Amino acid sequence: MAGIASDMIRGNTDTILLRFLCEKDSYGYEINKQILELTDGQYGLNEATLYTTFKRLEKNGYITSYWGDENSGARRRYYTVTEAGRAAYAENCREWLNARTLLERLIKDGTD
Amino acid sequence: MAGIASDMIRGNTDTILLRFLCEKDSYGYEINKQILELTDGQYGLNEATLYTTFKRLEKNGYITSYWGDENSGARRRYYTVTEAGRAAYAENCREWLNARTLLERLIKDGTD
DNA sequence: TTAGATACCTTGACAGGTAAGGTATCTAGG
DNA sequence: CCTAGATACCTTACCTGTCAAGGTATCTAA
Repeated sequence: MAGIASDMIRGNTDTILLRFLCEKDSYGYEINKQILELTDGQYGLNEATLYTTFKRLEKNGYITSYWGDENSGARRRYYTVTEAGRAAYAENCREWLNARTLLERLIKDGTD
Repeated sequence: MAGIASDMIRGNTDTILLRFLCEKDSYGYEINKQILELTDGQYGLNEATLYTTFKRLEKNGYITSYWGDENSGARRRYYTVTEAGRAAYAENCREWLNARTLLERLIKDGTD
């Protein structure tokens, strides 16, 4: 089986992370758990992908980060979406809708 | 601007080419023109992508190829989809529908 | 004290896509 | 005749995002 839908979701990981951060500040592990819940365990980000994506988003000015002040448990790095990040999220959503339309035309539907 | 939807379509190029070949034998240039028509010029495969994809499909046993016998104009390499190719197309379509559902949940809709 | 969960991070490799180059044939215009 | 443009195919070197595999550290429960 290997990577269910992984190559099809590529190019949307930024958008997915931004989506959750648009709702509230969060950290990697939590977001990934939410992704797993929303997809009934069908999809989750590889940790390496998760953290490189955060890095990329931060480098692009779409998010900022700070260390949480947990007094118990493992330390957490929280992320906050910026205004540029919200704009990028909206733009990515538009692009996704467009890509979806195009793919629907191109792929047709070969399911029986 | 650069690549509109290019990274979102990655992982679907095989499926797109198979779709056209499921309808009839065809060759690279023609398929790419059909893609451009269907998308109102919004999307077309890079030539390098086009031909490496054909190679991959042939290596995987999803298509076979033969030289057309044009008596005028540039030579054309035609491709034929195999039974395995049709099965792969159907399976890819199912995966696409699934990925689309997951993405719809994950991305929500941040368009205004 | 040990196992498991939480939580983060880095490295090296890989696959698919792309830019930029190339070849060859035919047609239309000057 | 020559040139420009369309048709049609191909290769190379590079870039990017993903992933497997490793690592660190803390807390909780058995």
